[in-house]
Amino acid sequence: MRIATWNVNSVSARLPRLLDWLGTAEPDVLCLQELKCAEDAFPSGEIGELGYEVAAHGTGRWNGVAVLSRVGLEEVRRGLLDEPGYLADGAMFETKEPRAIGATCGGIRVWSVYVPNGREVGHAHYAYKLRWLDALRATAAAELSSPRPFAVLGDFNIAPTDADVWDITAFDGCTHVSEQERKALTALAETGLTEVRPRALKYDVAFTYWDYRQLRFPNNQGMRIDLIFGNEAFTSLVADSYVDREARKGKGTSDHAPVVVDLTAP
DNA sequence: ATGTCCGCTAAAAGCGGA
Repeated sequence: MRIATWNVNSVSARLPRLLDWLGTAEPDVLCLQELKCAEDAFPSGEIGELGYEVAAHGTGRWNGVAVLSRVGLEEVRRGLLDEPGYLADGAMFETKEPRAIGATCGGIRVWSVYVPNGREVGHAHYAYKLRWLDALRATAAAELSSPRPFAVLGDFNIAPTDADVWDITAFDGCTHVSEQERKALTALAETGLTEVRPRALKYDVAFTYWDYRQLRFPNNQGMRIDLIFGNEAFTSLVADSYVDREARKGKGTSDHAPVVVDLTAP
């Protein structure tokens, strides 16, 4: 079974590339992030023609996540357990955002997640990011009582190690590499999850994101922030994993590349 | 070589967000 995750940066803008990639990579399950469209505006017709069922969680302009599956789509759950919203400075209420959706596909439990960016260390959005990650940890912990294969896939907006950014000296004091963010990843892993590390198809590090600006992709100045964490029942099935950097080439691309994981049949 | 791109708006140029 082939499972993948991809931050598409607008499913509408990316639809031609997405349909093309589905046709060539042929994932059985695809977790999407940054839909930037409402649930009822999701292009499930075109995607359905390729044999995929769709569960989407989106509200419009920002965020939005989905699971596509051609091996069944059950037990869909939108949002985390006790998921926090974003409490902006001076705001009276939190705003909930569509950043997580869970589903069971062919016996595998998957979560597609889009972790808050954080903006700057110390920003209200950074506090939100850490609270949100704790809710993700609690949600994973609650579901891990089941022995079935389980994985969290998505855009974590965190580089697990200094080697996962193109130049750590360019990230001094920045989000994505801070100790608190990395501790949140460790806490998530301590629920019983191990990171699946993809192969790089070119260069040494399997970056998954390159900013559109400043020729970051041609210069391979990227970050590895799209991650996959699985329990033992999941990771023991892993036959291969890689980042499809070809999908980042050319016109009309996302700023992220898909991460693919191939499982042997359970 | 893509020297950003996306979606939204008391809208068609400027803005927030990434």
